[in-house]
Amino acid sequence: MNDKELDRLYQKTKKVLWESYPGSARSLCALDFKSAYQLLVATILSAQCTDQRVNQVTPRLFKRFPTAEKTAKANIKEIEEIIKSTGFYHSKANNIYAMSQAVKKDFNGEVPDELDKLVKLPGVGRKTANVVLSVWFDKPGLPVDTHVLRLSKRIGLTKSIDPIKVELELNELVRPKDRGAFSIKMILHGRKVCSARKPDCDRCKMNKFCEKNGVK
DNA sequence: ATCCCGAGGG
DNA sequence: CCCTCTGGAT
Repeated sequence: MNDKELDRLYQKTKKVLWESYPGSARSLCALDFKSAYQLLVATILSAQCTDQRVNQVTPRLFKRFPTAEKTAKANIKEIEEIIKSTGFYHSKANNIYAMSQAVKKDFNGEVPDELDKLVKLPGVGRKTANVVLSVWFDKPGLPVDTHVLRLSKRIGLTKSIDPIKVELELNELVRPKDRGAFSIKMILHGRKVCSARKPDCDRCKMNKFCEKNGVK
């Protein structure tokens, strides 16, 4: 497929996504948060976990540790206990603690709004950094998670497996201002229709042009 | 058994 | 590239 065909495929995909899931990246984000810091923590917690479960533990977590400064003085065991049900709780607790200390020390307690600074924080990878950039700061950022990866491959927007490569390839197709919204709309479609185990191709509005239609 | 808005390390 | 970390839902 050449660049022109690929762009046409993207435009069709985009049309379905924007019609099916109207709204901004911010309005479509299901995580509960009141600050960049809280969004950062909620996104760290969302690894291999549903947003619903994250929202179940964050009220207690943010009441006890609302800011980087407060968390930097936390007892890691207490964080672990609160977030346990989100899974990977030991490493997540360590990361949230270390990240908070770094934010306090290196950024004066304020979560940075640049990708290269965000990814240097402990426990913050490209996906998490792009979520914070696009959802909180309204800056170009295209989070590539398991859903974006799976759908991009199925639809035919990429052949790569490496999420960073996929992110860079998608950046060529998606205009900067649409990147965050594109990602969250793909995620919603991945959850509701194009699920990992049993994709509902019959009900999918992309089934006319999706490369993997009917393949699974 | 397989998947959920991953990151870090080997 | 691979592996590990973890609990909950289906």
